[in-house]
Amino acid sequence: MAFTKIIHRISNTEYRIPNIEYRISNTAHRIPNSQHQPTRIKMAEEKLPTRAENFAEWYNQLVLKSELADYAPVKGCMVVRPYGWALWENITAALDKRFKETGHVNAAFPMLIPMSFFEKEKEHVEGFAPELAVVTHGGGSELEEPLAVRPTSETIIGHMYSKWIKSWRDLPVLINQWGSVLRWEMRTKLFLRTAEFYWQEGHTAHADKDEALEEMYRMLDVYTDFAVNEAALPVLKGYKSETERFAGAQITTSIEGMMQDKRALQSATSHYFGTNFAKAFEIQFLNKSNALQFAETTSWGLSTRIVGAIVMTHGDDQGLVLPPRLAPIQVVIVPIFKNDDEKSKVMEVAERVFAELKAAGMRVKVDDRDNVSSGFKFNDWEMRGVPVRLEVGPKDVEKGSVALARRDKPGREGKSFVSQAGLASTVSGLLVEIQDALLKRATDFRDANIHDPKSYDELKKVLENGWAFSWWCESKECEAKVKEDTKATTRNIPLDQPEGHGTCVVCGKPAKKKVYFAKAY
RNA sequence: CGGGGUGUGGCGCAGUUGGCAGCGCACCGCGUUUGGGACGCGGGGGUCGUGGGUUCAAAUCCCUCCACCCCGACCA
Repeated sequence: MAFTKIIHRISNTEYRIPNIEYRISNTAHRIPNSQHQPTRIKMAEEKLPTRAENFAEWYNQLVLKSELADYAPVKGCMVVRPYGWALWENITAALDKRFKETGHVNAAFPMLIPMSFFEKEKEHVEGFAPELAVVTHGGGSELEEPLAVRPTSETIIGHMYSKWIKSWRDLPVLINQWGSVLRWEMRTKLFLRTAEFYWQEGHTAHADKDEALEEMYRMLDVYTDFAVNEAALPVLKGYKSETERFAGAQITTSIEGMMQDKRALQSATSHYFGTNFAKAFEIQFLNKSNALQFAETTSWGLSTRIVGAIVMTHGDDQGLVLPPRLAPIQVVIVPIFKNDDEKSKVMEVAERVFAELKAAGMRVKVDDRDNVSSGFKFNDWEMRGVPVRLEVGPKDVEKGSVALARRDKPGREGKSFVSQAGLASTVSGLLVEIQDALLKRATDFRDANIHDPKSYDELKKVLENGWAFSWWCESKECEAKVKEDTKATTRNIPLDQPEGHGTCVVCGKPAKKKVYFAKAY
């Protein structure tokens, strides 16, 4: 990228900032006595490639055109745009509520970590060394000790916990942090893998193993509950294999989702560290018997990657399809008119409907742009995944009706005409229906694409276009062979296993556990 | 780091005997439009990735460097 081009890009960005007026109606459709301009939204142009044509390109263009995110001038970094951030805020709100309900508190730890901290836990340093970004200079001179930009915070938090934890009375410590981390990545993709990403990382310390394990499972359940009930993502929870485990963990659990291209996406993780980090950072306390003891620690995280999961699970060839519970805008009202006379009548109804839905707690927006046609607006809001579109035209004013279009069923099938009377309950009912329909559709798709191959040859065939749920002897050799032959990896081993045992689909030896194999992001 | 490719207005591109740098979209203004991606007229915007060379003359020919994209080894 030439220097002049960068300048252009930067200055263009600056130029457009005042023009981007993204607002959700929770803040109000019109703010009286404020000097804000009429709502202006950058238009989503052109059509997307279809998912069948080119899934990767469909995803890239969709994320850009729906204005979830844009590329930053630094390779591998993304800018989360207001619409994408509004979605993320709804995600964080739903999770944060659950964290608080399970007894956690939020705090903030520094972004810069002394390099020496990473060397204290052997596996941790081996796992993260290749992805570290390191600060070597500050204030114009070279630093005595280089500082790593955090790729995750186990080390710095371990250091602080050793200062804070002295007695069994100090435990448990249940802290969560919302922030971003940086991992140097070779190949990046918006939301799914960027150098810097936003996330939440919980770090807890406990007096004994059972309590720490309970915490790990509890948070995995929190993620599952969030994914299923808020994001409508039918995730599968289980244990990671030794090779797929977090660097430094004794047990790693995850939730895994199936995208529409049938690749797996790890959507959140929850780890049990035993006393690994406690020993590395000397997190010790006096127990009730006055004996010095190492604490048991856990960590668990969910990142902006979940936005990618939502896009790739629910999106269609028209654009995003957002689950109503997380959608920044749940209902968009499109007024339709030919002249000023019609406009005033239509707008009166539109504003009244807006107020009713808003009062009923829905996130609503009136699209009163007058420089684009209504047909354009339909496509535009479909691109952005708004669950319900409500059209108000002159005919509706006469008949006391509105047109309702549900995003999960494009075209005529999803469109109906309903009375203005009782509209708030009609629409809120429809939002619930859409939420349920998205979960059901994704669950059916997932179940239809998980297979149970009877032989290794069949396994290889199945993994070309789906997942396998197979008996596995848990050896690294068999896992590596599958990866070598098919590029698929073990995703996780379900917590709840079927009865009995079988034979490993790879080597034929006795196997106690069934595992999901899939190609993963 | 290996293999392949591309650099020309914001985006996508055209530009061969070397001779005034163009088109579509987007953007700005005015008017007509608006129930599934409207149209007309008028505008603004580019040291052709960088540095050098050849030439009366370079986006175009030669060399240097740089950046980005795609494919392989690491990863929430």
